[in-house]
Amino acid sequence: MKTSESKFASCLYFTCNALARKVEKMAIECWKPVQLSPSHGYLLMMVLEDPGVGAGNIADNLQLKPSTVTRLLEKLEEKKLIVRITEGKQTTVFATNKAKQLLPALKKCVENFYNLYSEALGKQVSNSFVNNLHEISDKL
Amino acid sequence: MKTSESKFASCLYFTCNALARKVEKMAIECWKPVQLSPSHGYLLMMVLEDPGVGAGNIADNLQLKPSTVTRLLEKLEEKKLIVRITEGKQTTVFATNKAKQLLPALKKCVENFYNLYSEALGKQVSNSFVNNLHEISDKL
DNA sequence: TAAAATCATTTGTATATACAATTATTATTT
DNA sequence: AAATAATAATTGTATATACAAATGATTTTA
Repeated sequence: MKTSESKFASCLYFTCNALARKVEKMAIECWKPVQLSPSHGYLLMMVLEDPGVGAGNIADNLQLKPSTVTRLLEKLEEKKLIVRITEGKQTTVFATNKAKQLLPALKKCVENFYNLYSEALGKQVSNSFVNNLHEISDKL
Repeated sequence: MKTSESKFASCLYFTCNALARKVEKMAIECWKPVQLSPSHGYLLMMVLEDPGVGAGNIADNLQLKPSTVTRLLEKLEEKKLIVRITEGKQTTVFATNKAKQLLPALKKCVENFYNLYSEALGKQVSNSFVNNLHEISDKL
C-alpha cells in the first residue's frame, strides 16, 4: 500500500515516519557490507575525518542525544573500531587502524546509498528534496 | 544546531531521520493529554472510526509490521481501550466504551498537532510538503 | 579557599519498531 | 479425504533511540 493511500495520508506525523522507516531500511541494506548500522557508519566516518572529535560535537552533528552517542560509541569500541579517551569531563574519540582500513569500504556504502536514492528520484529532485527537508526542519 | 549545519546535511538518511524525530517529539507532546503515544492514538482512532477493523488492515494503513501492530494492540487492550476478537486466523478489533468517551479528546489531539505544525510552516507549505513526502515515498 | 552551581558524559530504564520463528487456521493440490 | 501450501497473527529476541538520574570534573560565587 502506498503511503498516499493510507487513512492517515494527510498527517505529517504518519507520513514523515513512514518515509523515515523506508529510507532507514534502504540505508541499512547499503551498510551491510561493513556490518554496521547507518548511524554507526556515519559516526565512524566522522571520527575518521576528524580524529579526536569530542562526544558532544558528535551528538550535535548527528543530532542525537548524548546518551545515544554513548551507546553508539560503546558498540564501536567493542568492535575495536574506535577508542575513547577521557580528559577531565570531556571525552574524545579516535579511530583505530582497523577502522582506518575500513574507510574505503565505508565511503563505498555512502556512495551506494546516495546512488540508490538519487537514481530512484533523479539527482535534481533528490537534492532539492533534501534541501526542502532542512527548510522544514529549521522552521519547526 | 540546525540540521542544515550538520556535517551530514546533504544525506537523505540523516536529514529524514532528524526531521522524523523532531516531528515525533511534537506529536508526543500533543498526545499527552490522553496519555497515549501518537501511534497508539492513531490506531485507536482508526478502530473508533471503523469498528471491527482487522489487524492486517491496521498494519497496512499504519504502514507498520503485523508484529508491531500486535504490540500496540496489546497495550491498548491492557488499558481497556479495545478488545480483540479472534475468528479463525483473523483478528478483529473493537473500541470499548471507555475509548468511545475518549474520542473527542483524541480528535482534539489531532487538531492541536495539525495546528502546531501548520502554523509553524504555513498551511499552504505544510500541505504541499506532506504531498511531496508521498511522492518521494512512492518513488523509493 | 570552600561551597555551590554548571557542565559533559555515562548509566539505568523505557519506548517503538522490526525480523525470524512459531502457531493456528484456511485453501489448494493430489 | 489427506497432505501440502499459504496465510494471519503472535511470540521471542534484538535494535536504535530517548529521558531521568547519577557521576565526575570544572567553573563561579561567597
